[in-house]
Order: sequence, then C-alpha cells, then structure tokens
Amino acid sequence: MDQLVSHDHARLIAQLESIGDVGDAEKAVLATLPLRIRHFPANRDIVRQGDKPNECCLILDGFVCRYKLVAHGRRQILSLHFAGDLPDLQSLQLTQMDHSLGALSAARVAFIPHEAMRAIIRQFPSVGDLLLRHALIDASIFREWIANVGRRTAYERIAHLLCEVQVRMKALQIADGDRFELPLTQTALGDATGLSTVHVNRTLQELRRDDVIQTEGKFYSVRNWERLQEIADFDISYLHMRAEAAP
Amino acid sequence: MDQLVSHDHARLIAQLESIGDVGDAEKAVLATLPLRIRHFPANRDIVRQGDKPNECCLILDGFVCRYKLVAHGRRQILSLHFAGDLPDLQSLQLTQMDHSLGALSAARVAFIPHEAMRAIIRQFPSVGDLLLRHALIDASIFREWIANVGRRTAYERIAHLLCEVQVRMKALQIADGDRFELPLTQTALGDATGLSTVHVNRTLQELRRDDVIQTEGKFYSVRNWERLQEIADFDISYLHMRAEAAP
DNA sequence: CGTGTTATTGACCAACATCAAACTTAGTGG
DNA sequence: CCACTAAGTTTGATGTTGGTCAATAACACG
Repeated sequence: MDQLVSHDHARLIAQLESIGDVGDAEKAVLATLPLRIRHFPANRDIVRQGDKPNECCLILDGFVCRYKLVAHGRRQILSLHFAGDLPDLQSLQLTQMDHSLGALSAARVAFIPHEAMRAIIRQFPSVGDLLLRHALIDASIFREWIANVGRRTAYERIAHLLCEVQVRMKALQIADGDRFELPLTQTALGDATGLSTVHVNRTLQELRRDDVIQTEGKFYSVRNWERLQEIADFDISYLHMRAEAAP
Repeated sequence: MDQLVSHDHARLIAQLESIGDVGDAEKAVLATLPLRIRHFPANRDIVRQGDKPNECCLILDGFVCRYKLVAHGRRQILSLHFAGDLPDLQSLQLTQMDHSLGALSAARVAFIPHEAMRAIIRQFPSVGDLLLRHALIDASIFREWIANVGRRTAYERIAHLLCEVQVRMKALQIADGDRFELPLTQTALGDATGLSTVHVNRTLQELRRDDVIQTEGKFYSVRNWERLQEIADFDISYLHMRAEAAP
C-alpha cells in the first residue's frame, strides 16, 4: 500500500504518528485527502487575520509562522511551523482568523477543504482525536511562550526558543543532529521573543561567546546542549511528544 | 425539564450556549453528568503541573488561574477563569499537566470523570464539537496573551487585561455593568502581565489618574470604556463570542 | 557590479526591576 | 470589640535590562 501514498500525504501521516497511533484504515483514508498545493515566497502571507477560510493548511516544505500585529506596527510571532505541521486546525471550528499565517522562507503548502476533514472525522473519530491532540499541543506551546516572553530574560528567551526548535525539528527529522536551519532574520527572532533586533543581535553574540551555540548564516548548531537547556530552563514535557519521538 | 437541571449543570450548559448551539437532547444528557464538587480556599492548587488527572474540572464559583513556574521562583499566570469555564479540557487528550491550576479566591469546583465526558462525546458528537470550540477559544486567548506580554507596554498590558476580563465576565453575567470583582493581588496582576508588583501598582495609579478606571479594593469600574479599549488596542474578535453574547 | 536586505556597532535613553521601608487593610483570637 | 498579625499596597531611591537612533559593514541576488 505504501507505494500508493504520495510523499505529501506521508508527511501528514508521519506528523500524526508522531503524536499518537494511526491505524491502517485511517492511514488509507488520510492518503486520499485532496491536497491543493500552492507555493509561497518568503514573507508572503498564507492566511490573513480576518479571513474566513474553508480549508485547513498543511505545511509541506519551508518555514511558516503565525503572528499578530499590534498597535504602532509592532509584530508578535506566536509560533513557528515546519514541514508536517497543521497550523490552522482551529479554522474547522472558529470561522474567522484571529491572526495571520506567513511564510518565513519559500514554502510549499497544501490546502485541505474543511468538508474533506470533517468527512474523515465523522468516519474515523480516532482521526478527530488526533487532530484535537495536535491542537491541544499547539495550545501547550502557546502557554510556554507566554511564560517565555513574560518571565525570562533575553538570554534565556532565545535559548528557550532554540531548544524548542531543535527538539521539534529533530522529531520531524528536519534537524541534522545538533545542526538545523532556522531562516529567521534577527528582526523575526525579536518578534518571536518580544525583543528588539539590536538586542537579539547582542544576545546571540553572547550565546556564541559562551560557546553554547554556533551560527553560520541561517544554520545554527548547538555546541552545548546541556548548558543550553539549563540557561533556557527547558522542560521538554510541554511538547507532549510520545516517548519514541522524544530525544 | 428545566426544573430538573441543577444550578451547577445549568452553568455548564450556559457556558456551552455562549459559544454555540446546544440541542435539547444534548442539554438533557449534559444535565446528567456526575459532578464531584470540592471547595478550595484562595491560593490553593486545584491541579498541579505533572499530575495525570482522570477528571476535567468545571469552575462553579470563584476565580481560578492557570500558571507556570519558571526558574528562580518566577511565576507566569497563563489565563484567568470564572464560573462556567472548563479550564483543563486538554487533560482529555494530554495525560500529563504541563501547568498548574490554582484558586485565586475561594472557589467551588466540580470534577467530571473523563470517562463520562468521553461517553457523552461518543453519543453526541456535537458536544465534542462544542468542547473543541471551547479549547480553541482558549488557545486564541493564549495567543493574544503572547502578543500582550511580548509587544505592549505596562500601561497597555494592564488595560488589555482589564478589557478582556470585563468582556468575558459580562458575557458570563458575572460583571455588573461596568463594575466587576477581580480578586487578584497586584503581585498576581504582575504575574499575569509579566510585570513587577511595584510597576503594576504605579501603572494602576496612572490608569486611575487618567480616569480610565476606578478601583475600590478588589472591585474595578471602567470609567471610560472607549479610552480603555484604545489604550489596550483591544479587538474583541479573538474571544470568538457569538454575536448575541458580545457587548 | 550595484542595490536592497540583514547583521553589527556605538552612544544614549527609557521602561521597568529591585530593594527597603512605611502605611493600610483584613483577618483572628482573646 | 479591640489588639495583634499577616498580607497587601504604596512610596522613594537606585540599578539594570533592553529599547531607540543612526551609522557602518557584510551579504545576497539579479
């Protein structure tokens, strides 16, 4: 059967398997989901605040973020998403987007009609459970971000963001050992951590100087994982990964 | 039928009706949910980070918050909950608590076995949809909090928190017009907004001086709702209320 | 090559934190 | 009902983190 499953559908299935069990029947139906594929260049919006989409989207390639704009043009990035993520499951239940979804790098995105999702959920409640689980893990990550931005110093915040990205990418097999690509400008890193560009720059320098991380362009390597976790006060449990997927 | 529904069950039903339609059959089953009722004094934990609960909880009276502790004893409050809220639906899918739930004032809380919830959901998928909706609105509020703490000044943050509380309490009919009770110490307000106690104190003074709000002990009155919203850059849509429930 | 974006640096400043003490309020037991 | 206590609020003085502004340097890409 496997050879009949497209690479793109396989990504979706792999994502769901990373958080729970997926039966063969479920896999078979998931593989039939219609995917309308579109390409986005970096910095292009995929869905906008205020939109009322009738499709969910699945990231197939590239880096995507959710963000909000607040008064005076300030931007806050709410979450980061990689290949396999379903960043707007909420649109199945909440008609209007309360935030935007934007590409951070060139991205390939699949759109899946809500109707098709709902049909599968009706037929296989277990798929509904997995999607619910995915949405709840999402919420857990938001909570951690509130704590990160609210109660950690710049140094700790950036360390924490790097810990999260490293672990999630490793689980999705996007990271190559301790090395991973993070195509965020320092301004975007600031938007994700509630800091100014200048301060992000100086904080990254500090992390490099302390030999915790190393960077070459958009590529980051963790030089001292123990120390990075310590600095960040990183506790992986909020990611609710299955034991097999956790590092 | 109504006279057979306990006041406590009615609260749960009212909460669900505030976000979607609830049929008569659904109401009837919801009214049979077993509620194990417990009382908590202020500052007592209801569920703790790391726990693996097998019940969901429903707030019946009082004020409750979710929070996380980060290194060096710092605390971040993640959300505020009032009578009618279901603050840990996630435990239906995520076994381990990634944060704690604590009483801010004396609180009466009902515990509902996961099994009973699941049974209802199996029987009435529409109830599952409503609960999912509730959880997704929760997540939307988390997103707004990330933006609040990450990208707003102290003055704006506190104004925003007050806007949210006022609107949500009004929808649940806990607020009395422009006046509502918010039994948070200034330290707790700081934990919710990522500020120090001293700065919360000074910021509240400023809001009072500008005649935007007025306080008497734990009671807050909004003196100038227009202005408060402006300061906070408050856009109600993230609360995803039904048109009838919104002010 | 130019041209626009991103990274880096320095100087300066503002918002907010910290510390410590005084004052107020609410609760408690005699 | 009052004195006592603990918790919460307010104030002042001072320190620090991180923001802002502006300029320069390093890249990336057509």
